[in-house]
Amino acid sequence: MQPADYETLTPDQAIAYQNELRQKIRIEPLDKPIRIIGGADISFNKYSEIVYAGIILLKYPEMTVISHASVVSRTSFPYISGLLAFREVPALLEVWNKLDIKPDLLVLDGQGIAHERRLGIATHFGLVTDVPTIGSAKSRLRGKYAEPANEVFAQSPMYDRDEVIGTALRTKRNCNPIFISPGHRISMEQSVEVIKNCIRGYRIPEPTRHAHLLVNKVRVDDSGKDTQFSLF
DNA sequence: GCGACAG
DNA sequence: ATCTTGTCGC
Repeated sequence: MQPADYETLTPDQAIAYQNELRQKIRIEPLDKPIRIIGGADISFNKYSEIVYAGIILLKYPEMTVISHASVVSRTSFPYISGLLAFREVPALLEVWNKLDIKPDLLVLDGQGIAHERRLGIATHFGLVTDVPTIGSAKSRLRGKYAEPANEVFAQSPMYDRDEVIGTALRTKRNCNPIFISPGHRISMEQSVEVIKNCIRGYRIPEPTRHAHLLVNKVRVDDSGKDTQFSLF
């Protein structure tokens, strides 16, 4: 199955594919140090099949932006909770292939293994590219957890039955926690450690925060390209 | 049956 | 996610 063919899948087939991919997930320590970390995100206009995907590259742990890439693509796969990867991975893969340099690790906006079948978008993308990934979500999809104390970096494990699938991490005082989970080829502990090193005063870690700003700018610029002519 | 439900 | 201004709180 190729990402380019995802749009031909029915929800049931997508779920069957996730159960297949599930066997290949590797939650283990990183095999090399991180020099460059990437952040990926997608943006789109409501009701449109056009999607703007982007990836930002930053030096780690300095968090200084090195470069970025973006692409305008399209998808017909709808947003279905639990099947987000089938809608966003194809476009993200296009940007990934445009990258002149590949990061040592990629942070995605969404879950890693904190998913009903352990196949959040970060895990899915990591498996497809064979690159270490971390899922950093703004809200919970799966797992029970105790509210972390109102202190920066207070954390609390997320449980699915008796299994720890993620960590609720408070990255800023008086702000809701974010939900971290390893995607592929990294451990739970390292995932949290890396994200903590990516916090610079905002609730969202730098990789994903910059990626979000990037794709939004690309979308707004592209959406207004028709109007610019009438201005002359 | 009812509530939950990444982006 | 996106649509959108002001506004309450630290």
